[in-house]
Amino acid sequence: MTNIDLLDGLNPSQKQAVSHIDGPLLMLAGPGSGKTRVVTHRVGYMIQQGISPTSILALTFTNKAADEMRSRLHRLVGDVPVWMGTFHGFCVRLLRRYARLVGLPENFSIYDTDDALSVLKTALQAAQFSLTHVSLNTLAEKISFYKNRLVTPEQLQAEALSSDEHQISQIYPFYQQQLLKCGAVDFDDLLMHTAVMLRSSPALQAELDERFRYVMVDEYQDTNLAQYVILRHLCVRFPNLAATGDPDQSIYGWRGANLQNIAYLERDYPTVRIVRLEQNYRSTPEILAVADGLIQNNQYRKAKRLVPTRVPGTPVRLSVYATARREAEDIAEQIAAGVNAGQRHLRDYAVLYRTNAQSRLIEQGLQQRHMPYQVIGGYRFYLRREVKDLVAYLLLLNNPDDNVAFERVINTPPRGIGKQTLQKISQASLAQRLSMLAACRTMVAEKSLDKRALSGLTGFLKLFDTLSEYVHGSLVELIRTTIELTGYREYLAKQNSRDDRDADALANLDELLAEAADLDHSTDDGSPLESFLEYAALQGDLDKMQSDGDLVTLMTLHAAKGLEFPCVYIIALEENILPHQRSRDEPLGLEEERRLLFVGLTRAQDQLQLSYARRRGFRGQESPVIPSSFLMELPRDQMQRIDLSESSDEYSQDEFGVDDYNQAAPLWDDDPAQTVRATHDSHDYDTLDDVCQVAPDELDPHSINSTRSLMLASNLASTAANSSRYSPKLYCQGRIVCHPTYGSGRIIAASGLGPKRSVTVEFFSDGLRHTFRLSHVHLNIEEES
DNA sequence: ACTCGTAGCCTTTTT
DNA sequence: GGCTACGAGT
Repeated sequence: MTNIDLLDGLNPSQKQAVSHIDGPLLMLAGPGSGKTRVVTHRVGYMIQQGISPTSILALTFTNKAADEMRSRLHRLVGDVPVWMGTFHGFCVRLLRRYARLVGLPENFSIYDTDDALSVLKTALQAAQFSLTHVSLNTLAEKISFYKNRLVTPEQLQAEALSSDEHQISQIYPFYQQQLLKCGAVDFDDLLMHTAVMLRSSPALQAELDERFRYVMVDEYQDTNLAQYVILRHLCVRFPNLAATGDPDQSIYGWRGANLQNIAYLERDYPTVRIVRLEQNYRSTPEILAVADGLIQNNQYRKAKRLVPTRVPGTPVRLSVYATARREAEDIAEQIAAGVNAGQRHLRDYAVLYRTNAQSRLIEQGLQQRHMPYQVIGGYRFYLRREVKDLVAYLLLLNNPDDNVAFERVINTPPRGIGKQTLQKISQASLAQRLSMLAACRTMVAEKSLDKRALSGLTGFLKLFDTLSEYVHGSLVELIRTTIELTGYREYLAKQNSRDDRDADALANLDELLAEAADLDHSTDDGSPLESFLEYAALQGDLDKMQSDGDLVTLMTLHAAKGLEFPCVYIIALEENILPHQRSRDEPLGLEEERRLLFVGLTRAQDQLQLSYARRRGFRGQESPVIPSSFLMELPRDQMQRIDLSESSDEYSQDEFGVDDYNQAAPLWDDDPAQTVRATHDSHDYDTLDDVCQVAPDELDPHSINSTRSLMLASNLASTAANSSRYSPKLYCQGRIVCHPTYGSGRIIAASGLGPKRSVTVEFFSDGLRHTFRLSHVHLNIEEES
């Protein structure tokens, strides 16, 4: 690496940023400005200059960003021991070592949002707080808000001024106390405890300041006050703080992200060098013009340029559809056409939306055409019930004070311990100031319970003690033993025999074991159990995204930040969706929504389509929509508008008032002959199977495990679906099927995957519709004449 | 104590 | 439209 000139091939501002090593630095990096390149080159350059890699700390917002940075740096200069990770991960490591400074045990548990909610519930009881005027979620959000602002329970109690603050101050201390009792932290605590620790312990602050002489932060615009305080304390004697950010891409205000942090940086580090990266290497000028036109509408914004460097391409398109279903179908068809024409791969395409729920229709559209895809985000693996149950056993083994884990596992699988017994345990634990597990032990010793509960508890304690012996061994061994001794597999089978997520749940257990095996083998420092628990708590599905497979990518606009794709679709540009309804409550909400769309627009390299539907279903009810007000802010004269909604009824509203853009415009791809293929006849897509390398129908379900690491859970589902008698290919819209009692009919709707797949059939005999789960009813396919 | 049914919430976005 | 949490019934 010593001979590479890391300044080579950079533009002047990039060079400035890379070669600025000592002293504070703020990089205002627009989208597609080669920011990651600059950051990695900078680290490489620092190492070349003789700076020790272990004195460099690079913090990111997501695991995905950290991984990306790590692999780019690896390619550039090989393996170097630079600390790269998320804020939360960094805080966990610090807190594990210095936990006692903030009154935590070293083996503290990390609670996700669900766990935190159940802690809040117990806290409400302890505080005798009645939930008449606020919802649990609202309370949780408000507590989170204060934590992000570094307001401790004590401070809030002392300073509560408004009635709102007063209300929270009645519950927040109880919540925090409950967490401490469990030896647990929530996500916000990771930051808050660390910040408080650094602030109150000058010795530790000085030590870490010295240890991490060079600190870098990515996505600085998304940091909150707690994060700023952490950074500030790491950069006092050695103020070598390099922050990268783009105020126009700040989209986490709802999580306490504070754009003010940029101002704080300038205030606290007056000598800060500010470098602007404005050249855009990603997108065509057409795309940038639209993005720029939009973001200009933000009032609270520092003027910033988007300077195109690419040659002109195709215009940005705005498509209008009659319904959301048509929108999904047309997008799937367009992608199919692009792939069929040999111009594109499936991996070149991304469909972006505002809320996770909106992936469903797109998924259906792609499924009907047998096109593989990956959905990023949504339900996370570690949030699935069976996974959480097992992780709870591990949490309790690691931290016997963890009452949330205790309550989760004490009667899972059922062992005769019900509400009554649980209440007694809880009372005893409260009275004797013991953890619930410890309280159990005394109760069993005193035999102060009825026979059934007593035998159940005795069994549980014995189980726990047996499992405890495995804690320091291999993870796989521990998890496998837990599954065996609890009879969890049998429990699942019994649970699901009538429900039918059987296969899914069992597959998840295997997935869990596989992940454990990975961790067993990559034995880094510390106990494998704790690394696993940390991994389970802080790893999102986002990180599993694969960029090497050939798949269409579906994700939210938030998840798309930092990524780029040749072809991007942004759907549902409709009022109350984008901008989202709830953004109206916040005074700056609309501006953040606009930035969110800006992020989406600037993901596209070559082609970009925005769309809305005149009618869209919401909670089962389809109704007319109002086009997004953002559409009116775009430079329409430079865009191509295509109206594919055949009839405009009196409900439909046009985003431009008058329908004068309604000319029949050509589609994206230059060769019109190619686009003609995108018809509604689904038989055309059978040829796609070769192109897309869909798993064949007869795929052996057992082979799924071997390719496990390459596939997302969602993908597993669709592969499994193809492999079974629930194949979406067989049971799709339009098929004629025969039901044992109702006779013949046509499938008019289908949804779900695998054993969950259900179809709605309209029967020829009486015209009535019935919905079936394919796992319950066998429907014979009839050939159409 | 466990099972089944349904009412009500939900859906912003993530560590 | 789907999940979940709670309540009534066994």
